[in-house]
Amino acid sequence: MAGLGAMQTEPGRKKGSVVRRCIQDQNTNIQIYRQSSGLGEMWHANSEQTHTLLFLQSSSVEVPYRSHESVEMDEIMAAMVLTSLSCSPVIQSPTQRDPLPCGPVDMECGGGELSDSGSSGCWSWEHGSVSPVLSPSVTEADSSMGQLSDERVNMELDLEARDELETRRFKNWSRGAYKCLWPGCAKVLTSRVGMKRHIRVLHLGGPEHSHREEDFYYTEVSSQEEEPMPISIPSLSFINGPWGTCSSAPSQLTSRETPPSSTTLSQSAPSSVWQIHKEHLYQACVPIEPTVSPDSPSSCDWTSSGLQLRPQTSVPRIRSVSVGEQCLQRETDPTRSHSVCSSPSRGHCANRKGRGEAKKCRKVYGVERRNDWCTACRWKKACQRFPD
DNA sequence: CATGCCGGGCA
DNA sequence: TGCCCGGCATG
Repeated sequence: MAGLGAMQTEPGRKKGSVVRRCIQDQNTNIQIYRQSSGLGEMWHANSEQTHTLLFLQSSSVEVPYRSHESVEMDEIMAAMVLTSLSCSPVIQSPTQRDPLPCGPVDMECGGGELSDSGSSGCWSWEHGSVSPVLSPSVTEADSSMGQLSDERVNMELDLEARDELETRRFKNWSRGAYKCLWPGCAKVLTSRVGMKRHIRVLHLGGPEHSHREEDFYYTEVSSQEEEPMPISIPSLSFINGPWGTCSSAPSQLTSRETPPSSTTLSQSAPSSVWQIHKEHLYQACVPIEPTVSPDSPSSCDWTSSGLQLRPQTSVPRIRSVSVGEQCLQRETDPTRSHSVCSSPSRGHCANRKGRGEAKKCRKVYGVERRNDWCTACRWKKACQRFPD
């Protein structure tokens, strides 16, 4: 699914509502839709000129829920079709998104609240804690992790491997080369301008989209040994993609309290990043970039944002980053997004952790020896020395 | 009530 | 950005 742009709304869970899923390849103008409001669906293929439309349309019978399996199946099938139809999958451009990506009720997600104040964002990350609030789609994906997840993983690995091959192919590139990080592209150009143009024209859908966004999609290939690996390739999984995170239908199957799989989080997190989470992590982390558009209330926990980092672009930004940026990037990585997008300003509500068993500085040293406390404790922040 | 720590204010 | 603290949640 690398580079497979997809935007989707929740499967038909709402009575009588028409839910649409759209997986679109911008380059080849291929769109796969599934439209359903209930029972079974059909693939609907429609092609006109350069456009190929695949529709999944269902009869309009009211069925409250559809099994996760069927939903996943559709997505997988769609992905396969797309993959086979297009050798250079591209993520759709912002302007081509489905006009009704999220239901009005998504307000609840409070996208604007993505921004975390100061270092608090990082704090909440400590100890692998995860935000309790799940974005609907993520929840769905998690809950259906069963059998299909394996297939999905395989697909991802497959594409990852392919991407790696591509990457390796250019490893011998000399200094000053710029490699396109667009999923499935891996084009290498020697001029930055050329690369930008390449990205703008080929991937972003034309010059009109050139708001410096190109920077996100290429990296400089400086030397052989330190070729930056495209981070978060798995994030391109259209299933966990940002398009599905915060902007899903309101009526959820799963409760928002469902804890995200922490294992996923810890396993996928780059070790280097986690190493930062030592005593002064809160000083190392960069707060989430609050670029959430005010009119996209969905929130969640972007879920991290990223999720919703840029509602306009459903593409996880990949870009060569500095160490400092890794933190940010991690948060913007959709695959982990569900752990980030807590809505901080929503009172203390949900993401307040229960008190852990571990003794904290306060207990260990006592108030008298406050100077011995870790910095965090002194600041009344989550203890770094004795994490839960 | 003690503790943990979020969120916000201040310099 | 570092630091501090009010105030809330939890046990």
